[in-house]
Amino acid sequence: MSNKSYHHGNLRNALVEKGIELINQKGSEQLSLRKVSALCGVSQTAPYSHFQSKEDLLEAMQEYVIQQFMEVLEHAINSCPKQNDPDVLIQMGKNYVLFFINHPQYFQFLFSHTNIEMKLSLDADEVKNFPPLELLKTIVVRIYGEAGMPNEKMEDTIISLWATVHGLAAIATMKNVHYDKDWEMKIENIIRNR
Amino acid sequence: MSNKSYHHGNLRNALVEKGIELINQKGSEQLSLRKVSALCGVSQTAPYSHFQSKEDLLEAMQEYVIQQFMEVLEHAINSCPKQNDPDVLIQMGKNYVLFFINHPQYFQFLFSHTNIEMKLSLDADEVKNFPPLELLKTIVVRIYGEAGMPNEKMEDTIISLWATVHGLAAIATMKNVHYDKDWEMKIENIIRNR
DNA sequence: CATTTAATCTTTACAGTGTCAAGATTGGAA
DNA sequence: TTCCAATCTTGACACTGTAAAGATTAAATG
Repeated sequence: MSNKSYHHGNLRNALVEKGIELINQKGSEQLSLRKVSALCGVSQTAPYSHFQSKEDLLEAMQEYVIQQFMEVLEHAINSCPKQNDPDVLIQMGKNYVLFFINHPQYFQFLFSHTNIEMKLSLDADEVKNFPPLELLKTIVVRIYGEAGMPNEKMEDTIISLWATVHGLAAIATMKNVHYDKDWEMKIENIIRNR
Repeated sequence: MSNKSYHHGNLRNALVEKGIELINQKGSEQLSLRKVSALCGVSQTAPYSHFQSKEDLLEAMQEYVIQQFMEVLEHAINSCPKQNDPDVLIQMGKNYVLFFINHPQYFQFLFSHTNIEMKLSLDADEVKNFPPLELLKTIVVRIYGEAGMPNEKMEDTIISLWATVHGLAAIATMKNVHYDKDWEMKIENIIRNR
């Protein structure tokens, strides 16, 4: 609690937040345990009381970022007047891409060290999954499942949409990408005409 | 030339090739200058006679991989009976994804450290570009340009196709992705119905 | 052929990294 | 009040990229 005590009091959260700050500023390659420790005013090995490795801290940071990501996606969904309209998917996809355009460092960070289990098929939830993908599956089933679309076709829809927006995010966050038109409308058109 | 001489004789190429071997086996995060040097039977700092930094070696390795990549793409194109048929794009896209499925470590390696300049718009070639994207642009112009499609629509086609196949490659090369169906046909369907 | 030169490689060294082992501090339970 | 378990520090180790200085040798020069 106090500023100069031996015990930090909230180190676990501080490490996660300062780590994310560092990534936003310098990129994920510049992140080191010792830098994050220094930012928290704590010794090099202090993180090992809360995380058993650097990888472990990175996973906690990823969960934090994914939570922000999920809020953006859910906000896009909830802003749609009709919840079972295909336009929900468009808005969701648009915000998928915009999230990474607004936080360019997050894309590399999330999808390079990630060990998150991914199960593309709709059945079999025994695997701990990537929450945004889970959400996408839910929405697709909500929109097309009740309309009688067969599972296999829904799976294709999921992968197709996911691949498009994920690819757009990858391209948009590449270093030195020059694209001078207004992205937002362009993205929407591409997703819509997918 | 000789095996035990002070001078290696072909160190530059050896570093590139052993480095790529290392990436294929252990992944790009496990690559270090010292390991590559050891694999070439040479001291830690020997690479600095041929590359001015680790990043510089990585760029040379990337060029090497991109060359292999280009051969796969060009082979797909040349295998098509009609060169101005839209099916050329489908085959090219399919091989784009399959290349990274066959070399899972290459995706992270190529697109995480890369500093390659990317210019999405069709005009203005003043920027040194990403060769596969250049090729895609050429093919799209060949197929649709002569048919009178406006530039802006061609650009949308390029980004849309690129995003789809790039996203598919990203997803397919994620760790722990479980997808038990036959990818090859699925990929083709998704690209075709894009 | 002899000699110089420039390219190539080695040795040594240093700061930065993740992480282990041992010990210091301290808040809260007994 | 005492004790303990959680938390943090100090010190050390192997590994990393790379700078500086010197050794070796292929190739150019005379």
